[in-house]
Amino acid sequence: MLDIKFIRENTELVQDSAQKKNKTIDFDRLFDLDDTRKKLQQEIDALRSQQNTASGAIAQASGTERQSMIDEVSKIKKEIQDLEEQHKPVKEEFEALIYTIPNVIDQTVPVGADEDENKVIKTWGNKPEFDFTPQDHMSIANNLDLVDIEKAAEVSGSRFAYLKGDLVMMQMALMQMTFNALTNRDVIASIIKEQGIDIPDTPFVPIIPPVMIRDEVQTAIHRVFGDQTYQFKEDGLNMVASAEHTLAPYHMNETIDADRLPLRYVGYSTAFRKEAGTYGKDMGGIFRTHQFDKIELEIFSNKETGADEQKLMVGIQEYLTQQLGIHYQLVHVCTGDMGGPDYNQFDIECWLPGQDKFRETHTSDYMTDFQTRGINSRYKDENGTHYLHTNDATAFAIGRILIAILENYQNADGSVTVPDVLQPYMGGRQVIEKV
RNA sequence: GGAGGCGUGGCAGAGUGGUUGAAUGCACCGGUCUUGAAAACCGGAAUGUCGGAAACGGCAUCGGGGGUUCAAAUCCCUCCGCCUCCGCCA
Repeated sequence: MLDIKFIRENTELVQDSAQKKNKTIDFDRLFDLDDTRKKLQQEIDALRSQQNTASGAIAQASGTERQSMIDEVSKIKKEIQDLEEQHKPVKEEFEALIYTIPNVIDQTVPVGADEDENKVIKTWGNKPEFDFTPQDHMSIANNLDLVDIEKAAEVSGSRFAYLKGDLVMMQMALMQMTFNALTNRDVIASIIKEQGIDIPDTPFVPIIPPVMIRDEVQTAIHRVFGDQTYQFKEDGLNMVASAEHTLAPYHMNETIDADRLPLRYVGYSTAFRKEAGTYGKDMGGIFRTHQFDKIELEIFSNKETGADEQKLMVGIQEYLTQQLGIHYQLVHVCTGDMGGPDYNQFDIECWLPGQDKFRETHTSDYMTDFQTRGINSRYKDENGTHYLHTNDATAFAIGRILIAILENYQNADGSVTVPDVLQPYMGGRQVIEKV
């Protein structure tokens, strides 16, 4: 959430950002609630002050005088209770409303209504040339017996899959390759250099986070997607839709010394999404499933380096995708397509020959201190205490990158060449062939 | 799943209903002493929030939430976490 003081001092900016993100906010109502909330709180505090003073005096008194003093304080107590009853709903409405206000945006963000207005800012590599008609990932996978959708549908329903055989080995290889790279200081240092930025070369700490998250925490980090989330209502728990959901609150209620920053994590977890409202969209194969595995990056930094940390994130995404040799475009996400908590967002879209299109495989979100205000994650430097800035980014959404590999590395005979960089992690295997 | 114990400031650790926002020690910051350092001695220092230009003041905070009471770190309920034992289990 944004700071109410910031909203008051920069109302136009906040309003403008919200509008560009296609959100309408009732600022008058917000300020009204804030005024009322504060006024009631001040009255309550004043009465409490009286009550505390009076109670202190009672300790010294005795006899009938004592009893009359107690009666007096009881009256104050009743007044406080009345005010608190008025205060509670005001506070609740205020908090609900302030949580709906999206983050402000970086000046460079392209303004646009929806994803069609995202801006391609870079293209890497070339479309692979085929002397045959390239197949989509499901045809390839079926032929090589790498995915079983039918059985998954029988067992679990639509939008689930069994991954099998060498595709499983390839997932593990991707994980190995990614974790090895991101825990290597030299790799981080070279990406930082490549990006032309000046931040520490701190390697990423591998993490396997929980895949369930409590209601309150999910709300606090702005990751409530309503009917997109699998919920266990009676337990107050939710399945995460990304490792980011449980990585972002990893430092909740902590104040970290600035010299420990940045804190960089690479997490691996399964993600769960209901995909409500996407009926008929991307139905074939494993492009859009209820359950998929993902390697996710999360960085906690100070305010000054937050934007550069995002450059590092994007640099890592490019590095990893380039390692696989897959043609991609880097996209600056426009206001209408970016997330509410985002200050700046970039996507990477990989070329999928089977679909003859670029499709989103990575995203990188810079949230400034929007998330950490709710979970109270702070850092302390010589100027005082501030909320941490967070960046999260996809290292690999495994399902989608497997698709990209299958489609880009397919051969005329239906086999798939294993990208060089993965071969050492697959026992030196060079080709996935029909058995 | 059953039985019991515990959760206090950066750390350790007092405190079981009334000047306790919290003793004491360590660590930390400033000063005295010293050529310098150490030691010793003196002093300072929690966080959030509201009001205030500031000085300062109010309120809240002893795992979280709720309750009893004029008054709660202290009593009660509940949730969370940690520890010990039993059971079950990958």
